[in-house]
Amino acid sequence: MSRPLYQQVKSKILHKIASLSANSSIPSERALSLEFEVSRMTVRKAIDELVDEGILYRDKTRGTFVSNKELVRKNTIDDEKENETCHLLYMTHRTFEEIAPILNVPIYEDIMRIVGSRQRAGEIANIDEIYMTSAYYRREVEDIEEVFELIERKKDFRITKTFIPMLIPVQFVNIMNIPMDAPIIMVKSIYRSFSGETILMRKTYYNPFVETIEISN
Amino acid sequence: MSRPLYQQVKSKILHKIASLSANSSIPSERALSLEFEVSRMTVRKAIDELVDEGILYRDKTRGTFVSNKELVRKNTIDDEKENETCHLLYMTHRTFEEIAPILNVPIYEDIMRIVGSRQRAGEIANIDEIYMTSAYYRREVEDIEEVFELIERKKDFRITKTFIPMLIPVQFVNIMNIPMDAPIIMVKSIYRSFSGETILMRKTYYNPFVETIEISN
DNA sequence: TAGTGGTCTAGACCACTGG
DNA sequence: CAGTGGTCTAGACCACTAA
Repeated sequence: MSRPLYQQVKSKILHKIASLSANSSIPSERALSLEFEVSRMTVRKAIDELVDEGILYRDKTRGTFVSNKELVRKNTIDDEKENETCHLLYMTHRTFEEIAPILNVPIYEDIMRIVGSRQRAGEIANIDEIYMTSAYYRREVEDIEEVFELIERKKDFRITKTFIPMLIPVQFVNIMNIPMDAPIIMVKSIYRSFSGETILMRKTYYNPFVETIEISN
Repeated sequence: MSRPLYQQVKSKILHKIASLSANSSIPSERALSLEFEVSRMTVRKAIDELVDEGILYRDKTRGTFVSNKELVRKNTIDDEKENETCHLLYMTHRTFEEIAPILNVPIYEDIMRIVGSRQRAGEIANIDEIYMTSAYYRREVEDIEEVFELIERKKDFRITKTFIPMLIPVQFVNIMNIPMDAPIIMVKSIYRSFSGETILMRKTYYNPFVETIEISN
């Protein structure tokens, strides 16, 4: 099968509402199912996803409406950013006693540490510190580029994020170019497969002067 | 109609898997639809939600499995907490020039400010600062209790959260009982109706020694 | 080859709302 | 009363995988 029908319907609806203003109503599910010549359940599945993304909202008895664009669901931690370039700062591998228990390996096991930065408009938006076992790296990864792709494949993992307030670590003061005692947020992410195997640990240090963490439902 | 069938099926599945260990497979959708005497689509809708909640996961060709309980989707900002008590610290109403534009009202409009704390095991987990127009308060709210209920009705609003790192505000140092220069996270939430009307603004100051913000997908 | 989840159809009845 | 979204059914075919 090619692209699922409901995905095509989703695109058609998106195209249809592109010029509509906020809170205007869209045709009913039955009308759309006639127009697109698909069953009502297929239209529903398409609309379900658009509602989930915050692009549409429903009213049980009145119909379906276009959301205000400002209200479209946001998630600046997970969304890919445009105008953003990744840079590898350095990488090394050795034992890390503090990290090993998190990755569920013995403390004498070799662990890879990869540090990179993300820049936007010439400024450092955040610094990423990635830890994974050298064994996993050798087995699953071809090169560094693939690690950066790996951490963006959000749907393939169960990712737990912990938000930790701290003062900027001294070793990052110069790189980020922000004051020494600036409070920042560090997000610690643990990537696990759905069956529970820990894949990697990641610490992201956000530059509050460049990037704001924003989430909506 | 009483409780939707798929919700009942969801409960039955939850009951069924309660004693299963992580990664054990559950019966196929077809088998469950026979067992519960409902259509396969109804079973699917139930499983869809359980997958969405992180309780189950699917493998396209192998079946559906029980997640490791540690991997169940978490969201400590949105989830109601047990063992938590709310306390009103103080409330007042007057004009707030900085807040008025956020609530989309003229700067001379009367705004309500409600400050409360949440305690867990005798310690202050966070402090909540809530701003809403006095007009809205008089029109929609009976008493303070209802405000605290309002901010927990997450599904009724489009809520945008911004995570801001800061040093703990001096006026909260004593209340929270944490050091003066402690870095903390303040979460600024804006509640809007789905049609775009701004309902309220809320600032939550998290005590990092009591409560950790944790989110998973 | 048998069984899985993913998609899709063409109907149906419900509760609720607005004119 | 007509129209809406919400739920539900009993089928169907697909791609893929494990035996």
